[in-house]
Amino acid sequence: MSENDKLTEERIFEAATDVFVDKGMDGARMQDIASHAGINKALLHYYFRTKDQLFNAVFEMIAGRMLKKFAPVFDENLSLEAKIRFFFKEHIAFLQENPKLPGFILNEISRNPARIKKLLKKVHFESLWKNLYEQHKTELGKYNITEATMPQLIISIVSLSVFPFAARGIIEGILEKVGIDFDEFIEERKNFAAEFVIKAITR
Amino acid sequence: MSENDKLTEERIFEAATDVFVDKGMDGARMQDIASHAGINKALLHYYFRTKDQLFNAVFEMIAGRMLKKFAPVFDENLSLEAKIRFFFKEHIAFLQENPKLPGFILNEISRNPARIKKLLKKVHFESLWKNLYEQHKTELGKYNITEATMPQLIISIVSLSVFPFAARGIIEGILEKVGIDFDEFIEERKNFAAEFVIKAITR
DNA sequence: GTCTATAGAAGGATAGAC
DNA sequence: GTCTATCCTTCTATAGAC
Repeated sequence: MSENDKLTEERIFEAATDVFVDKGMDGARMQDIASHAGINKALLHYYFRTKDQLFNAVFEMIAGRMLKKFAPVFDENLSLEAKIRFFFKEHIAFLQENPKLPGFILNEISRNPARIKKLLKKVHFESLWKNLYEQHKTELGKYNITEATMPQLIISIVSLSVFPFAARGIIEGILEKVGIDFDEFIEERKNFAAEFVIKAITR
Repeated sequence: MSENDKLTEERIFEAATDVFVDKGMDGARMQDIASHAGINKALLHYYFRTKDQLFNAVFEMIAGRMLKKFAPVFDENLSLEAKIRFFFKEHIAFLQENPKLPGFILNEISRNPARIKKLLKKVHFESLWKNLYEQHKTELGKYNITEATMPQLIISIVSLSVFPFAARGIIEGILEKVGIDFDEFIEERKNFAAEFVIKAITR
């Protein structure tokens, strides 16, 4: 199926996704989106009425996709260590495919925190980490991880995976001075982060 | 010294800092900055010519302040463990005072990676972590941290400190559902993150 | 140095023909 | 459904009086 065969609405949506992710809500221009989609501004408004509605459609799709990437990993029937390795491998691989998503989502949410609330209703993080805790209670208990520190642990894990992408501009600049390629660094990170966390919580 | 006694240029600069950090370069409005400073738009242009120049002045000041917060900690004459504890205590305390800086800097750099290069020239990260490695070679060597993995380690440490602030909107939303206050969470984090890293690299 | 007024450009959104 | 033309608002930036 060629670009031209796609439904116009779909083409607009994809163009809008590209431009919004690249420039952010404030920096994006309707003309730019129209050009990317190969149509004119009027047609954007015909399909999505306002810039705000178009942005919301794009944002909900992206944030939903991002959030859904977290949960399933923890449902696998694996040991705690294997889950951690699996998470970093899978999640970083996803971010390698979508390196701009973290910065985009983080920024848009900080500019408008209300956006996240609707989305969070659908994802149940409490039960996610409550389940994780219950399943590995004995292992975790041995190493002083309690249910109360689960949020700290989960957010630490996510930090290690997401932050390098959100801070890519800075990290790339620093690594460049030492002759390390960002992509290499990320590839290494899948293992480094997993072993780092495993050592931190199981020894 | 009252607000009115301050030099106009300084008042403009402070107002611009507030507005830019809050809204970002694209979202900030010259009129908004003028109002915050208690003057009119024309005077902004008189002092800083263009929005771009005003933004650059603000950005360099902020990013410089942020970067400088990293290095000195590692110069202290302390054991490796003590340095790590000291870093998280000091750095998170700084971010508690300036919670919006991470999101602002991360976003503006990703929109314009060239901005960082000028700044990075002044800070020598390689020598920073090379020194750190040399000083604690024996301790680190015992636990499989080599000079080659120092970047992974340093960036992991920074992630654990900075990410919760950059992702505040999301984290606050999640913690809210479990009845945890963000400020409490951050206060706890000074210790949690330090012990987490220490366990990861010394056992 | 500081102000008011306004130029000039760009952006979002709509009207109306096809 | 798609286009051209255009309206209206907002924004950066400048001119010019004081």
